[in-house]
Amino acid sequence: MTGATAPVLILTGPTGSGKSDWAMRLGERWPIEIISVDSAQVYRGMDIGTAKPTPEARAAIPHHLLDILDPAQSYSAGEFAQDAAALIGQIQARGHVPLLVGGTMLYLRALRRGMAQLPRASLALRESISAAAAARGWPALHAELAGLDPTAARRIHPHDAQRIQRALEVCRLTGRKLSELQQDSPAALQSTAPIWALVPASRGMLHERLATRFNRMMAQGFLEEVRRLHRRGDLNADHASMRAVGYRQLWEHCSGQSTLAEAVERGVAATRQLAKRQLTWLRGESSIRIVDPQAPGAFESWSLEVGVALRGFVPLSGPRGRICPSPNN
RNA sequence: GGCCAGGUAGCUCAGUUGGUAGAGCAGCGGAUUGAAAAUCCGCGUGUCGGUGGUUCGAUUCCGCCCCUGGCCA
Repeated sequence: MTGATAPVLILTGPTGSGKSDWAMRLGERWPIEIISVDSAQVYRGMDIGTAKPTPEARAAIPHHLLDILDPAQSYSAGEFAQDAAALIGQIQARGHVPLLVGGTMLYLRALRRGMAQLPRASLALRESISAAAAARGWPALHAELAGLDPTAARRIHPHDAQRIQRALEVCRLTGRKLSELQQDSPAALQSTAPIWALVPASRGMLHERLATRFNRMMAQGFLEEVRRLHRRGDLNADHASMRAVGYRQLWEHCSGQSTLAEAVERGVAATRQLAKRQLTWLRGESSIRIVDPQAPGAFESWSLEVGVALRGFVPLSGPRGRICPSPNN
């Protein structure tokens, strides 16, 4: 079995549930490489507020898809699925274990269930659609979409600007219906990769941890990090990067729209709301193993499950040249 | 101590010419196919400070008490 291709492991969960810690601890036992599944950690210069793994962690274990974009750029679920699939192959070819870690659920779905072959976003087209919406209102554009693609229009609420815009964009770029194109969504990840989700048993305790963590970020210089981005002058509140939780609220404060105390309070609330949406997403996913990270011995039993999943995989060598233990030891 | 203004949802407040009340935010539930830490949908969760009185009926009117803020002593 020596040299057998390692299975892909996935660890997800709401923000602040401890995914990164667990991944690092697993890295002490297996030759893993981490693929970040995080739509905010892709941006350079956004370290504190995204709780990006530290340089020390990144020196100890290879991390991928961090710092790949400038905050003025934007990423997408489709690009993620492609990038992650390519990285998985490379990591396996090195004899290492790809571990996907992160809470951007759409990215995970794109990888596991596939994405349709759709055109990329067109800035020019989006601007013209936005201009039309400003003049006539989104419900009018929704009505227009209903003429082009009734199925998509039925699924999209007349107030959901973002989805109406995308659907119109795809219809105009391809001349075909978005709902038809979406029928064909080949999965990028063929294997039925085991997927674990860290879900704290107590929502209240998660909320407490999120507040504590936000305050710690503030103490670590989160505001200064946002000020630096604000001072660049080429970023604005509409950039995807500046809509990220915490960044959006501190950006508003930097623009004089709120006091610091208000910004922090709103930032903490936005973090709670993010965690809630992530939990909603997880509830709807099938074949996910839910793990309470607070339960006694939780990490150890997860580690055992990982051992089972890696049964038959014998690493050529550890990430730093050492031989990793087999799961039976 | 006196005068004034307040005490209504977790928070900030609106309101009821007397028929047990509603907004925003927070919270909860849901959707989710190239912006997803985004975007959108649904849900009001309440001894109306306490206590007596008037009344068929008081959160609303009256008395007393408690609390908060301001002004005067």
